[in-house]
Formats: sequence, structure tokens, C-alpha cells
Amino acid sequence: MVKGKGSGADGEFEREEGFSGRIHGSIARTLGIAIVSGQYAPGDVLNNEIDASEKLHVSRSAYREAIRILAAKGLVESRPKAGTRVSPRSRWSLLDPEVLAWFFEAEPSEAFLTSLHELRMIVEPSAAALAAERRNDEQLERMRAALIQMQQHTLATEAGRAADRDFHDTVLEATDNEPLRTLSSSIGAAVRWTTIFKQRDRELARDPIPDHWKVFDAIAASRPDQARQAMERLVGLAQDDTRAAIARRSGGAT
Amino acid sequence: MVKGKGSGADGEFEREEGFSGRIHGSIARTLGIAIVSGQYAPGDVLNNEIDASEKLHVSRSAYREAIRILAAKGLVESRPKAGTRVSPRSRWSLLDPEVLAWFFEAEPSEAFLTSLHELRMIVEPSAAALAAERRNDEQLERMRAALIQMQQHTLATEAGRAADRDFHDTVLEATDNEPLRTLSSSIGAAVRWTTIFKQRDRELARDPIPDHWKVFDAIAASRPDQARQAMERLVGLAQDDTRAAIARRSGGAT
DNA sequence: ATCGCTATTTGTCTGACTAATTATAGACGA
DNA sequence: TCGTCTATAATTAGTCAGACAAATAGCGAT
Repeated sequence: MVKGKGSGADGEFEREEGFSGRIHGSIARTLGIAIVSGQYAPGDVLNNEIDASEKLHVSRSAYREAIRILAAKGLVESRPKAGTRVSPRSRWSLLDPEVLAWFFEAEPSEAFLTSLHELRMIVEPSAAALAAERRNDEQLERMRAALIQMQQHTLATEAGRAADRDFHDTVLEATDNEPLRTLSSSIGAAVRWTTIFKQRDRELARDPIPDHWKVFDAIAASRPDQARQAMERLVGLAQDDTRAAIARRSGGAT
Repeated sequence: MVKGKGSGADGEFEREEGFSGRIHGSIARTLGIAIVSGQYAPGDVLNNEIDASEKLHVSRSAYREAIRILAAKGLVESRPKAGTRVSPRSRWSLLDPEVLAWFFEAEPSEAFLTSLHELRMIVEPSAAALAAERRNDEQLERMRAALIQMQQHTLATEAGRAADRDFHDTVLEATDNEPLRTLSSSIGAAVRWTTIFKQRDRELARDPIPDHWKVFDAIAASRPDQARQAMERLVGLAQDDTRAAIARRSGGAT
């Protein structure tokens, strides 16, 4: 039993792929996914630090740092003698980028997708309205550039999807409201998965680019109400498409 | 230099009061407040772990766990050789309950209060509408109970303010949308500070209880649009009052 | 039913070693 | 001579190990 990590070509190992660089991060990720995917239920008590760290072939301190990360995100809570237990879902930081990523790591439930869309539906139209009032020229340029990129690459490519996210992200930024901007990660996640689902159906139901331009035009023209309506339409259609894709997936095969 | 903590009646000490029980939590709190209050600016590099932990009279491992917490909330980022530096504000988890608490620990800026109110203005009316559609009887009862409590204790007491928060919290819960519910801590923070500011002016500008009942009635009657409008009015008035109180505070004395 | 004890578990400390990465100085080529 | 690329060194976070402290849940005695 040498020192260094021991990650060699031995026999058994666990977390392996999808490493997060640092070991505590990767452990946090592994446990985080296990928790949000329901492998551990709220109320469940994790193994004690000694056993758990041993089982994962890491030092106790590395394991503890991972637990601190999860605790900071509200996923677990630990107390002496009581152990570390999974917190009730209501305490989870569902809008945290990492937590969200962990959710999507294991095929999020339909209900979760739906609620994320609902959030978009609430936040984005108002955000667009604020953006129409407050955007500066530089932000407007970035939105335009994003849409052009999106047009060139199409949503079938990662570059195109990134441009899509950039657009929505910039709208949030243009609201000049920091807490609102924080939601961009969640919105971004919803956007990404909307697109992925739509892409699974070969025929992408509708070309969303004209709808994006309408939002852009309203923001460019500094017309809040118009921007709100355009965004409402855009998000609503995305929601419909996702719903349809999901229905087709679970309902009947091709 | 004995072992145990050394928190005795010695000479100098730092973090002291406001302890969070566990030491790593209290360090995280101390640093967290220092960061959100601007004592450390984004981009600033913290002392290396050895020096920092020494200066705080804690072990390196405890200090490191604190840093993991801050990193999990997006406040800092650390890399070997580069050190631990404060992340750009855009990465901060502004809606995290603890981060929010740290903000309010050091008199939040007017701009921050405003943006939080803006968020309320966006989220709560829609939430009320959803709640009107989806609330169950138990939740409705909790809302009613909260308002009665609020009426009895008035907003001058902590019990009354807690009831106020309970009401808004239950509305969020009744939306049956988990990500939305996550925002309750942020909303709650805004609610709490609205009230505190209003209370500073002796004459509380307006009795908000009737407005609360209007929201309740609409939710009870399952009328989404009515609930949305009532909540819009309620939050709008709160916003006005807070603005007025702030203006009076910074503008001219009594 | 209450109180006090004990065993378990997290929390903290120490100190050493590892690994990553920046920065520096040097070699090489334009 | 200047610029660029490359090995090397120095710094810092990351990991590990094992011991001890503190808190508390659960149990047994009263």
C-alpha cells in the first residue's frame, strides 16, 4: 500500500470517470448525483466518515471537504453522534449551478423539467422587459452577435446551443439586477435541455430563430411590453415543444 | 500553547461572537461577510492557507473546510500556486440563504435591496397566481393562521414578522414548484428588511394586513388573476414604503 | 418519567508529503 | 538585438495519516 493516490491499474475503484480535477470535488459530485437522483433519500444517514472515506479510497479530510461542499449546498447536514444525513428536498439549493448539473447528470424527471420551464415562464418575460429599459449598446451588440452565431451554426451544433444560451444570458445580464442574473444558470440549464429534447426528435418542430429576433428587436427598440410578450411567446413555444418531445418519448416509441 | 481551541480569556482573538457552532462554519461566515461587504474585492487573493489559518488561530484543515464552503457558494476559487481568490460577483450564489444572511449582516446597499424587491415583484405575483390554482386546504389553513398571527402580534414584534414570512413562504410552497420554493429564503430576506426599514420610521406608513387578506381571499377563491393583482399591489406598496424609508434615512434627518 | 452516563460520531489539530501551476531564467532562433 | 519558446525552480493548494477533543443520541439506572 504505497502513498500516492493509488489510482493505478489495480483491481477495483469507484468514482473514476467524470473527475472534477480535485478529489474532494469529485467525491462531492459522486455523492451529489447519488443524492439528487434519489439513491439516497432525504433522512437517510450516510456511512460514518471513517468507513465512507475508506470505501472510496480517499483520506478522511478529503471526504470531509466533500461533505462540506454538499452541506453548503443544502444537500446534507451533519452533527456529532447523529452522523451525516440527507436534508429534506426543501433545503436543497436547486438553483445552484452544480446541483443543477448533478440533476441533469442522471436524466432529470419530467416534473423537474416542467417546474424549471415554469420558472423560465415567470422570470424571462419580465427580464426581457427590464432589459428593454436598461440594456446598453454593448449588451445589445452581444445579443445580436449571439443570434447571428445561432443562425449560422444552428441548434444542431454545440456552438449554436452555446450561442442560444449566450443570448438568454445576456438578456438576464441586461436587467442590471444581480440576483436575477444568478438565475441564468438555471435558465441556461432549462434552455439546454429543451434543445436537447427537441433535437432527439429528428424534425425540430419549429425554427425558434425568428422568435428570438422578435425579442431582440423589442429590446433594441426599448419597448418593454413588446419584449415581454415576445419572450412570453418564445418561452411558451419552447415549453410546448419540450412537452411534446417528452410525451413522444414516454408515450409511444417511434 | 495548549491544544484545545484556546478560546479562553487570553489577549487577542478575532472571529469571536456570532459563532456558528462549528469552527469551519464560523470562519466561513467571517470570510463570507468580509467578501460580500467588499472588504475583499473580486480578484483579490487571500493569504495562503498556512498564514491565514495561523492568523485566525485555527488549524489548516478547519480553514480549508471553510474555504470549501465559500467555494461551493461561488464566492472564491482556489488553484495551486495561484492561491485562493475572490470570484467575480456574477458567480456568487446571491440567492443562497447563508450568503444572503451575510449580506444583511453588514447593512446591505440600497441597490441590493432594490434589486431584491424587483425580484419579489417579478416572482411573487406569478407565484400567487399559481398558488391560487394549486394550493391544498392544509396550505390555505396555514396561510390563514399566519395572517391571524400577524394581526395579533403586529409587525412590531418578531412573532408578527415571522408570521408575515410564514405567509409568503406558504404561498411559494403552494405553487408546487420546487425551484420556485427555493427562492423563499431570498424573498423572506427582502420581506424581513422591508419591515425593519419601515419600522425604523416610527409611523408605519400603511397597515399592510388588509392587502394580505386580499391576496389570501383570491387564493382561497382559486382566482389566479385576482391573486396576481392583489400580490402585485401588496409587493408594490412594500417597495414604495421601503424606498421612502431609505430616502428619509439617507436624505435628511428627522 | 427523569437524570446521568457512555459510546459513537463528527470536529479539530498537527505535520508531513504530493501535485499542479505559475513564474523565472535560460537557450535558441529570427 | 529582440522575441519566443523551453526547461527549471519555487510556491501554493491538495492529499494523506493518525491522534485527540467535543458534542450528543441513546441507553440504563434511579
